[in-house]
Amino acid sequence: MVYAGLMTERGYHHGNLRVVLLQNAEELLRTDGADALSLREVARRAGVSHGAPRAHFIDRQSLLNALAVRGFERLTDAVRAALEGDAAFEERFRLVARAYVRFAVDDAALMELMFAAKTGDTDGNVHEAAAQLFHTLESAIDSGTASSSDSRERFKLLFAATMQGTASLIVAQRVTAEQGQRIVEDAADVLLESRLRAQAMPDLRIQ
Amino acid sequence: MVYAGLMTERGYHHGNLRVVLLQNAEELLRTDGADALSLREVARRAGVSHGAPRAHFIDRQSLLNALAVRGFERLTDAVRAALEGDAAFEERFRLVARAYVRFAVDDAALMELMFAAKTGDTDGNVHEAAAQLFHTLESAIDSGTASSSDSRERFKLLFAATMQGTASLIVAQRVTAEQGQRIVEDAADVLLESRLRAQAMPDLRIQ
DNA sequence: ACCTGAACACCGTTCAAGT
DNA sequence: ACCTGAACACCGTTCAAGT
Repeated sequence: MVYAGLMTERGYHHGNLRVVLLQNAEELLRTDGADALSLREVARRAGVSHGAPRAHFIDRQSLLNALAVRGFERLTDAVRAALEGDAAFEERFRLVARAYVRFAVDDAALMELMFAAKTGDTDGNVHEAAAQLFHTLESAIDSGTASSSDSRERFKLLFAATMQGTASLIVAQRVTAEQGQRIVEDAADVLLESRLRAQAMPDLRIQ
Repeated sequence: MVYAGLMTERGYHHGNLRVVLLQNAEELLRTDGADALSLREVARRAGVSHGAPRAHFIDRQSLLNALAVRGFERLTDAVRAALEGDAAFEERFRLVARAYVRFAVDDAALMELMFAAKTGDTDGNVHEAAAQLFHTLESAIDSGTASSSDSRERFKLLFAATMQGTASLIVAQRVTAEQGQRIVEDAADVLLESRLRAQAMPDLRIQ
């Protein structure tokens, strides 16, 4: 049913196998976690032999990297969606923060994969997808007029770190979901009222 | 029958194997990463058969959990060390923040293991070791006089999240070490100057 | 009590062979 | 160009047997 449109009568995927593999891998990641995500199981679910994925992913890490890229793209989209509309800066800022943390909660295993240490070195695509996310976060801050690009960069990084940490604590189940929600709001408060924020966006009056 | 012969002649560990396995595992984790950490390799390095670890760790996850517990204990010690001495609150706060992030940088793979999503449910020991860390962080904040325990709890969680996020970005190599250092300082500034901090510790004058 | 070593199922990876 | 299936090395886990 999943592959209905992708298959021909012979059951071959004709170039769509890559997409099918990724979908199955994402599903497997969500339901059973990263440890259960084996190339052979993904191939099995796609109805192909265990050697078939090799034409699309040279090894397991390559598949994981592709998943991370998709994750960053989806998170970037979620942040972008939060930025749409004509809400004031402060409100948009909070919407972005909530979207970020919500993504981490809904897709904990994927989020963990995206920020796993090893993906960094190997694959340039992962790095670029992550850069895209950071760039979008930056545009969430670029609503005021020009200012020191240094303090703006620092504010952006601190914002990312704070959201990332909140997400991490929730994902690692070190805090409850309710506590997580409150951390997001407190974090937004603290960041918005900070001197660093005022320095980065001097034209914006908060509160 | 006596087992004296086993203990003396042939290099048996007679009760120390558990410790030796943990040391080898920690070393392996640091040098080659979590993926390379197999029970069989750890056993090999300890000079025992691949079945030997079973007497001390029921499965691989159990060994990983034990590593996480040791990691939390070491991080707790590092935080405690930063709290010693008679520095003023603000300075101690910064020392703790730096110690936290330094630990994450020096032992990235271990840090990742400690905050991995899966360890949460399974092992109560990991949860308790993490709670000990949080408790120590709390005592870093308990220097002022009494106040709303609610705002103090919130400040503590936000502090933990911020440090955790900074560490996460560095470990995931999404920022450079220099950027990481600056995020820590900015984070400390922002937290210390925040109204939430003032609410949690009303008797403290910062700046 | 602690450890050995065979056994089993599962994996990642490689590669010649098929279509 | 894309996929199959055998082959190989490595693993986690189990367990009867040894000391």
